[in-house]
Amino acid sequence: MGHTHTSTDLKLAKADALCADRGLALTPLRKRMLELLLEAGGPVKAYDLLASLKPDGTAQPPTIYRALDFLTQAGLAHRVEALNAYMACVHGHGDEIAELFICEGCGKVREQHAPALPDHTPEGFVISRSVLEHYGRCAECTQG
Amino acid sequence: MGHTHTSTDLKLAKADALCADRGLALTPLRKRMLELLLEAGGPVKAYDLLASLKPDGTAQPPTIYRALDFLTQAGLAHRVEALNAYMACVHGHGDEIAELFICEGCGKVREQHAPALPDHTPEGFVISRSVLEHYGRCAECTQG
DNA sequence: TGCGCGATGTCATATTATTACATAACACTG
DNA sequence: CAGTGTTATGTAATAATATGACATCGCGCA
Repeated sequence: MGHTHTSTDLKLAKADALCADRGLALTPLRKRMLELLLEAGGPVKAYDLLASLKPDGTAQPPTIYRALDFLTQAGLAHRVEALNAYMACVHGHGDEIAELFICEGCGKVREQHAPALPDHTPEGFVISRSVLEHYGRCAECTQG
Repeated sequence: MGHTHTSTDLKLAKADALCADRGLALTPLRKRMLELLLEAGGPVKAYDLLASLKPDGTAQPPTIYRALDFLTQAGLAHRVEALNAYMACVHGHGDEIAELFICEGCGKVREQHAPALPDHTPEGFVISRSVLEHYGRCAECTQG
């Protein structure tokens, strides 16, 4: 063991660095939340996170919602709108936007980058945030 | 008067026709819900619809959620995921997908069609539903 | 030390949505 | 017409998701 966490640890270290760079405080709580998201490896519901955080049930909703706000603002996590769920963001988007392909069979999410400007943005419309989510079945889950 | 409703009436008639074509039952309740959405002219919250439907407060949530399910399935309405809201669909999409540009200033939504297949769909991924929502400010609301 | 400020803890409540079961409406079959 | 299946609607309860408001803590700094 130790091995199973290597990739998570790596990503946490990257997150640390990114926050340091930008003057953001990746506090123990926030880091722990990110760790939970990374370990899950996919979308997680807020209240499930809450339960993981304090299995005894003593943690309150604002605790996670605040941490999730921070992580999403910092670009370290995404909210999956149509699932009411949250997932760690592995990429670190620059000016680009996350485009999610969510398999309804296995639950796995593939994340890609989309260009910041869609093809047919209305004249004069200034985009501040985009939600791009595709639901369906991945290659493995379409067999049969 | 009479005039203000013409466009709504027209769209309701179109919806009638579309449902008839496809063997779907656009019942009075469902039609009324669509009418409310059309009159709103933009995204509406489920519980606001509920209140409009029966201002005396006697309508129960399942009433609207069922009607909204029907309308969205029939392609007569969209759910705006990141707003938890619903809006009438004016287009009638064929194989194409709705792409929404939502102004956070005035609340107006511009609906366009996007191609059914995004540029970089993962190999073998079969899309059944896409959520494409862009938040920002429309031309009018960026002045000043 | 004392103050300011961001982060967290805690309680209460708001908002959004579903489950489960009862009733009604209506078509079909015998 | 009675009986039966099917779809739509009514109704009560509750689940799931999210926010507001205020207290407290910890830490940097005047």
